Amino acid sequence: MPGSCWIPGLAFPAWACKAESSPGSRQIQLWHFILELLQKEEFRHVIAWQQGEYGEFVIKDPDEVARLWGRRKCKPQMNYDKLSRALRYYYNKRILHKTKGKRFTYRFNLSQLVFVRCPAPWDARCPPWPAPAAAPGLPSQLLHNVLLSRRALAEQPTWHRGLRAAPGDKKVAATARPPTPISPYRSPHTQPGPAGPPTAGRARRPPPLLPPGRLRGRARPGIGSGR
DNA sequence: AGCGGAAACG
DNA sequence: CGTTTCCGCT
Repeated sequence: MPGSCWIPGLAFPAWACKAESSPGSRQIQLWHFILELLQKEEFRHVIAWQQGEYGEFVIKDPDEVARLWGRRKCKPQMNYDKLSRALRYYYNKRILHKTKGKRFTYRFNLSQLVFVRCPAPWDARCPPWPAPAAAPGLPSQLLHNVLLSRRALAEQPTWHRGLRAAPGDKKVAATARPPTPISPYRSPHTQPGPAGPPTAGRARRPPPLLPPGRLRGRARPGIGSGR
């Protein structure tokens, strides 16, 4: 897939598809691994995409997934309890979400993965942006690309770091996460949505990297003055 | 089942 | 840093 690697309806510029694996030595990350399993059919009985939702998957055999993960990481003592803790750490990082009510069901935050920094060559030929309807059943290729875009994700240290608490600061930011407006177009029925303006957040969303047609309805009012 | 603090680890 | 380990709470 050299050259272009995007799917009709989804914008996946080639630049987001470069960083193959890790630069040599970096260890595998859990979400990376999960995506990997999700991609292979031989693990269909163990973990699989959940039809209907975008990026939603079910761990059909938690013990097995844990075992697999433990094997990869050389942690024979791994189990679902521990693995799920690691998964939970992804909530704040906005990589993953729990699908409430559905057992062993999580959801990748595709919007963040997709909406990575958008350099320059955005021209008119690039239609708006991937509407959720444009992702029918989540083709595995899509996820593959998403996987490769991890580098682009990592290229946002600025705002990401802004979420963290200062060294001396007692872990306030780590816990009290701001409203967290995740995807601009989440399924209405899936997310309760923060009704009121809860605790004032001082989080900054990734800068306006969206192409001409802006999707974001509203920018956050000047909340936190920032660090 | 699921959550999240806390400490430890490489 | 990204977990791993452990655990009390719901």
